[in-house]
Amino acid sequence: MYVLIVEDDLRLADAVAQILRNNDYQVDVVHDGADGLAYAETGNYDAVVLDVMLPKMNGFDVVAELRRRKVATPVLMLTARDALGDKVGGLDSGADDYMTKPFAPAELMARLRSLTRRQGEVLFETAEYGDVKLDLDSCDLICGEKSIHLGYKEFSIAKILMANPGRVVSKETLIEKVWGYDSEVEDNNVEAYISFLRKKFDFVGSKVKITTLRKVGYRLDEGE
Amino acid sequence: MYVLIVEDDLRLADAVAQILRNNDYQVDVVHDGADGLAYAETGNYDAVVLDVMLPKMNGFDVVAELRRRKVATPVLMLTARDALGDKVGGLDSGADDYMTKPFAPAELMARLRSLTRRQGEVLFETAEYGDVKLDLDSCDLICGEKSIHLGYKEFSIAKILMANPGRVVSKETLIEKVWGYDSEVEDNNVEAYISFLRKKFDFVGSKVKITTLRKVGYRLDEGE
DNA sequence: GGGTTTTAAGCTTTGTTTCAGGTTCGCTGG
DNA sequence: CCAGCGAACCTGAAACAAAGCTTAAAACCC
Repeated sequence: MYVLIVEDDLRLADAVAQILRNNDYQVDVVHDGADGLAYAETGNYDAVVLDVMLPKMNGFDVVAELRRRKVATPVLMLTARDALGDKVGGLDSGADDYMTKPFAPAELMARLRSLTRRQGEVLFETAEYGDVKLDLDSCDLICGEKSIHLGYKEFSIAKILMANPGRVVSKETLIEKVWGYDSEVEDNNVEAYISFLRKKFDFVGSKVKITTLRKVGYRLDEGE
Repeated sequence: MYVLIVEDDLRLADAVAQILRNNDYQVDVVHDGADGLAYAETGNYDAVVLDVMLPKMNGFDVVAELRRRKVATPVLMLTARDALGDKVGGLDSGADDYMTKPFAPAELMARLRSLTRRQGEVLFETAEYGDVKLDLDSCDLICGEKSIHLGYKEFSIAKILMANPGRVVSKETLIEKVWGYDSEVEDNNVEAYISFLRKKFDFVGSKVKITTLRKVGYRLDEGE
């Protein structure tokens, strides 16, 4: 697997490269938009990690130009946390996914994996993490041959966890997103659902675990 | 930190105010756009949380007018769930970030933090000192390959020490910041935690030491 | 009536506090 | 200068408190 990193912040570029190398990717790094375009254009990469703010040519323009030249390599866009407009712009200009800085290594890997696998698949039909899939139409949890139906609440929680791969999601977040911000639901309710979910993850034989971080929240982890 | 909340839904306004107060912000609340503009215009706030739908003057107009009058206070816009147009409108009119209702307290805090934080501060959500890192999401203490989970109190203390690299932090400061200014906690409690922490620093094989300054406090030191 | 959601209760695990005995440090008076 | 003393500090064990887990049963909702 070959990945191109286009990032002018040397420290970050290095960090990202390191993460990828640790996961058996081959990595090339360049530091400005013009170089990024030139390298990516070769089509030799399985994915490109592309910062938005770059010297010489910004990320949007790089993707746009790539697409204009019929290079279909998947692009993962990096953007500053609070640059909301970037999301729209990024996806419009032809990026395949986007991620806000800061991010967890696990998230980077999850997204890259999904990018390099997804090629041509329909976006958003299923959510994936590790060895499990979530069928967003039928609300089924799938792992290999086995699958099991999830109730609506179970499903919502699973979806939120999977939308935050490798990140901690607080009980509060779950309550507010699943029940609404003015609901009277108790924490114990969430705990009950987490318990249900763990049982079902287990049932389908998944290695994915929901780990608890006391006083903080829950996080999905691939069991090695 | 001073924050102005402009929100006509009294219940929500209250909820938001409460969240912020719990996080050591000073909060003022007003309930319509005209007041919002008048208060924000003073420039006395570090951030403004601004609803879109407001009596007398809507949120967009408030921001636009603020910016026209050269008030640069960061504005976090609140908007109903899928009013997509709001997003564009909000950012166009000069808001710095926007968030859909409902939202989690944690999300509100994260966004506010990112708005009020100076540019160029830590990219990853970690604190670092010497050879150790502190994952601020998962409360893990990391050194090289090894990592260990910290309890909430341990974590808070570690964070404070690392926020004051090479400086002495008194027990009183620690008690006040970790347990609250009116707590009845004894010094020995802090000592116990310092002991726990030293053990964990040791466990991950860090060279960083917590040195004691008798009658004064504690300080982090990189072991040569 | 069957599946889903909520509630409640007892239980397990983990984090927190307290306590007691031991150690170190710095001061003081001989 | 140094022995001895007390205050400050360290740390392990135990008691305690809180957070989370699980399960069963009740309530809910087509």
